[in-house]
Amino acid sequence: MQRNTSRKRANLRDVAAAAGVSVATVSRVMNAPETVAEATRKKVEEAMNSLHWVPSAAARAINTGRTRFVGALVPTLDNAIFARMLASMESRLATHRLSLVVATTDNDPAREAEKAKGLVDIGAEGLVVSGITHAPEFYSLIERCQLPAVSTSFYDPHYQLPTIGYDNAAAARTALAHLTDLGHSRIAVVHGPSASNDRTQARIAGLESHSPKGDLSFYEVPLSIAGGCEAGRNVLQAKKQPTAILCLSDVLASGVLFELQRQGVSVPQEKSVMGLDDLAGSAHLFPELSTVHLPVSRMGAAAADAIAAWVETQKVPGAYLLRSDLVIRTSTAAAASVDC
Amino acid sequence: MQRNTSRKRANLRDVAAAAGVSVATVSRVMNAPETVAEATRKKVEEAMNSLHWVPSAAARAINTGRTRFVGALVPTLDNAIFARMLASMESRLATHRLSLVVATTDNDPAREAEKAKGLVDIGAEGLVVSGITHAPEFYSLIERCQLPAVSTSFYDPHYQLPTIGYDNAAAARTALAHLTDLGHSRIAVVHGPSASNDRTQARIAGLESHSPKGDLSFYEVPLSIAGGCEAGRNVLQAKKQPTAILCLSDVLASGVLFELQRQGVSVPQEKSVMGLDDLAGSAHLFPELSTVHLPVSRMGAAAADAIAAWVETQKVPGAYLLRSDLVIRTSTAAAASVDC
DNA sequence: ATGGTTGATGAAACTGGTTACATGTGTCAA
DNA sequence: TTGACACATGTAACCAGTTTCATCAACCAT
Repeated sequence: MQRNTSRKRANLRDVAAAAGVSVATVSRVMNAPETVAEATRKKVEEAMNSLHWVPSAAARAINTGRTRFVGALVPTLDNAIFARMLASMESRLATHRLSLVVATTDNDPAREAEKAKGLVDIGAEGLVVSGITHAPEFYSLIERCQLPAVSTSFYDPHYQLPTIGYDNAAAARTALAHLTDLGHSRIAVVHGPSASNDRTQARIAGLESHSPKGDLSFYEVPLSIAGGCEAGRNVLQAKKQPTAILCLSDVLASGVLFELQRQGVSVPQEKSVMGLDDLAGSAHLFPELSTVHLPVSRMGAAAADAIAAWVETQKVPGAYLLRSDLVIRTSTAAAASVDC
Repeated sequence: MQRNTSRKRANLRDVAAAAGVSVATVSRVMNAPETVAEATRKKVEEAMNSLHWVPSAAARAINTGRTRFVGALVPTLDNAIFARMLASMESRLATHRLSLVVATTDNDPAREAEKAKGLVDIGAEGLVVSGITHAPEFYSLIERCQLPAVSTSFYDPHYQLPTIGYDNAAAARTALAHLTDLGHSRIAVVHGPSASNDRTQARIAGLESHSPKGDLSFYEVPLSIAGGCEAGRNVLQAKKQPTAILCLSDVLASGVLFELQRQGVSVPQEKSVMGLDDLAGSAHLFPELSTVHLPVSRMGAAAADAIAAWVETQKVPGAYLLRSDLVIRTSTAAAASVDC
C-alpha cells in the first residue's frame, strides 16, 4: 500500500513535493502559466495529474475574497414567469463567470430572510430578490454584511435597493385601458393573494387609482390555474355579469379561459378575457390570450448585469425601468352589443 | 476618523481583541455556545455586533471541508417539468441544510461538462444531472474529483451513476397502450429533438420495440408549444390521416391541441391526443389532456435525498425507480367509427 | 491537606491556497 | 570586468476561520 492511495485528497504541497518545486510555482502554473518555464510547467502538470489534484474552491475564495456565485430569491419556481427570469439570469451571469444559487420563499418574508441568511452563510456575493416587501431581518442582514442586493419585478427609483423591473401599476392600467377602449365598463378583476405580494398590490392599486366610471369587482383566488378556474366560476355566479374579465396574471387567465370554455361561455363574443404577464403558453391558449407583456427575460439579464457589476466594481447600480407592452390577441373584443 | 470605520471587514481576531478574549473563545461562541460562560458569551456577542462581524464562509469551508451546496444541471428552465423538479429538489435540500446551484445545459453535453467544471470550481459538493448522455470530460471530472453525482429523469440500475428516475420506454408504451386499447391503430408520434436527448430516444425506442400491428409515423419538431403547433400542421397534411396523436411531451401536446382547435379539428371526436409528462397546466387544456404522469416532484425530492446522503455519509446511494401512471382525461376517446 | 475531576479559557498548529519579497542565474551593454 | 536588468524560482507571511492540547481555577471526596 502506497501513501498515495490514502483517501486523503492531495493538496498544493503534495503536488509541489511530487514535482520537486515550491508551492509558489505550482500556484503560478495555475494562475500565470506564462511566467513558468516550459519544462517546469510540464513537470508540475504531470504531478497534478498523477495525484488527481483538484484545487480547493474554499482555499482560493479565502484569498481572493471571491466565491463567484450570487443568490436569487424567488417566490416559487412553479410559475413560469420566475423560471423564465431565472433562466435568463443564469445564462447572463455565466457570461460574468458567476453562478446562480436559487432559493424559493413562497412569498413569505420570514422564509425569505431565513433563506437569505443561508445564502450568505455559504458565501453568496450578492442577492437578487423579488419585490420590495421584505422582513426587517432581511434588511439588517444586507446592511450588516454590506451585501450587494437588487430587487426585481418592481420599479421604484426611491426604494432603498436598486430596483430592476417594470411599473406594475402602469401595466395593470394598460390592460384595463385596452378593455375600456373596447367599450367594456363592467369588469371583473381576478388576482392572486395580495397580502405580502407587493406586485399584486401595486397592480390593484394601479387599477383603483385610475378607475374609470365603470365599476370594477375584485376576485381574490390562489395564484394557480385551479385558482383561475375557481375565479371563473365565481364570476359567472355574480348577479351583475361583467363583460370582461381582467386577470392580473396569465396563470389565472388560463384557468378562467378553461372554466369559461367548460361552461360554454364563448370568448371573446360573450366575455373578453385579458391577462397580464405574457407567458410562453399564452399565445397558444384558446382563444389566444390578450395580455400585457412583461419583459422578464430582459429583466433577468438586466438584474444579472446589475448584480455582477456591483460585486465586481463595488459600484451600486441605478434603478432600471423596463417597458411593458400591450399584446392584443383574440381573447378580447368590443363589448357585446347586449350592453348597448 | 476611527479605525473601525475603515472599509475593511472585521475578522475573528478583531472580535477577539474587542471582547478581550482569545480567537478560540469567539469560535466557540459560534459553534458550541454552551461551553462558554454566560458572561463571556455576552461580551463576545456584543463585540460581534458592534464590529458588524459576519463569519467568512470560505474560511469555514476550508476547515470543515464542507461548502453546503450542490449543483444541478438541467437542459432548460423554460420547460415546467424541470422547473418543478428543481422546486422540489430545492426545498428538500433545504431540509438537509444544503443549497442548490442551478446551471442550464441546453441539452449540449459539451456545455454541460463546462458548467459542471464551473460548479466544481466554486465548490459544489455534489452534482445532479439529467439523463445518461454526457461528455467524456464530464465523466473524467467526476472521477477525478471523486464527486458525488446522481442522474435523474432516467432509470437504469446498471448505469455508472446512481439513477433516480422513471422508465421512459415504459411510460411511452403506457401511453401507446392506452391509445391502442381505445382501438387506434394509425398513430402519429410527435417528439422533440432526439439527438443528445436520451429521454426522448428511450421513449421512441420503447415505442418501436413494442410497436403493435398498427403503423406509427414519427414527427420531430422543436420542443416547444410552437413546435407542437408545427407538428399539428404537419400531421394534418399527411396522406394517411392518423386517428390519434401521441406526443412524447405535454408541451408538444399543448401545441398540437392548439393547432387542431385552430383548424377546427375536434378532439377527441376526430382525433385523440395524448401527452406524456403531466404538467400542472395539462389538466386545464381544452380538452383536458390525457397523459402519463411523471412524478417529477417526488423525483426531485428523491434526488435531493440521495445526493444529500452521499455528501453527508460518503455512501453511494442505489438507483431508484419511480412509477409513472396513466392519467386518462378527455382528449382521448375510442377510435372514430369512420375507421370501422 | 491532597488528589481527582470538571469547566472555562488560551496558545498555537492547522486547513489549502495566494502573493510580496528575496534569491540566484544568465544576458547584455558600458 | 562589472553593473543593470530580466527571468525563473523559492521562502515565508497571510487569509479567517477550527481544533487540539495545555493551563488554571474551582470544587469535591478522601
